Amino acid sequence: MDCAETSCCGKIRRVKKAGGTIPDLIEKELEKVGGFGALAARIPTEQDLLEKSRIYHALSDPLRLTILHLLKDQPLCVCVLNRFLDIADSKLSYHLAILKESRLIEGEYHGNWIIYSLTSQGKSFL
Amino acid sequence: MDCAETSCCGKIRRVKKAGGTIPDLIEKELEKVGGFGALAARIPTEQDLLEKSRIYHALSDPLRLTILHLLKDQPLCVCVLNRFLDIADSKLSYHLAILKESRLIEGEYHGNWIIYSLTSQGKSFL
DNA sequence: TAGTTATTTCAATTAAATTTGAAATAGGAA
DNA sequence: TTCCTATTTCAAATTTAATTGAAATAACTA
Repeated sequence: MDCAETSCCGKIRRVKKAGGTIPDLIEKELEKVGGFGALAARIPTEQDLLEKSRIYHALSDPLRLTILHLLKDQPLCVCVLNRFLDIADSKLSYHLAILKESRLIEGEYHGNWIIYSLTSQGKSFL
Repeated sequence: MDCAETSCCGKIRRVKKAGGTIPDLIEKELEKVGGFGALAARIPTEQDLLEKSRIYHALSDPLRLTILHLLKDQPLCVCVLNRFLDIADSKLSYHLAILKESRLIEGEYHGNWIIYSLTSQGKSFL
């Protein structure tokens, strides 16, 4: 960068930049790792960010985390989950749907029941 | 369990239980891993669940994930983050606060600027 | 077929998170 | 001190997520 004033001893000085000022210390560290361009290149794609934030959102609720822990070692029907959670059926169903949509669990009918289990992705988060 | 009707060949049959029925298949798998008691013991404490869901909530937004990626290899001032994100100052500040409260990043004044960096916890999530 | 149980879906409500713009604060420079 | 810049804080408006209870669906049994 051509407009940086050098400063000794790591003391912070101002450096004029288009659109504002940047502390000298940061300017230097930034150059070391390849400058603004390299920084920009580290940002994942929009799709990637959306997919990851979706998974983290699914994990961001105590009830949903509890469900994942209950499914850790074996699949379970909704009816068994229900005994541990003591919430309305529709509420449980809502949370199961969120976990399913983000592909942390999957469910399959067996006779009258739907039996949920962790996906490999789900396992990787526990 | 004393009220389970055995069923051959993995075919699903009903089993009467207090509070409803449980498919035979699940009943068996449950016993293998130690029954209801063992399952209950796998649920983390409430505090643990709250702390984890808080961290996942912080991670559950594309903008906040972008910030973490930008901080991956070096600390940055708010002013540099701002150039990448093109959002209102107060909005950036709000998201930084969420990351800070969940201890994924930390900030420190250096002269006029606040310089944010990943905490070790923050690093462990990238 | 009709009846029963397990689970989901729907629409309405409530609650929580995010955005916005204005005002406040922190720190340094003149 | 006064001014300037960087950043945060606040309250109001908006958006999104979660809860609720009733009704619908899926799969079985008699």
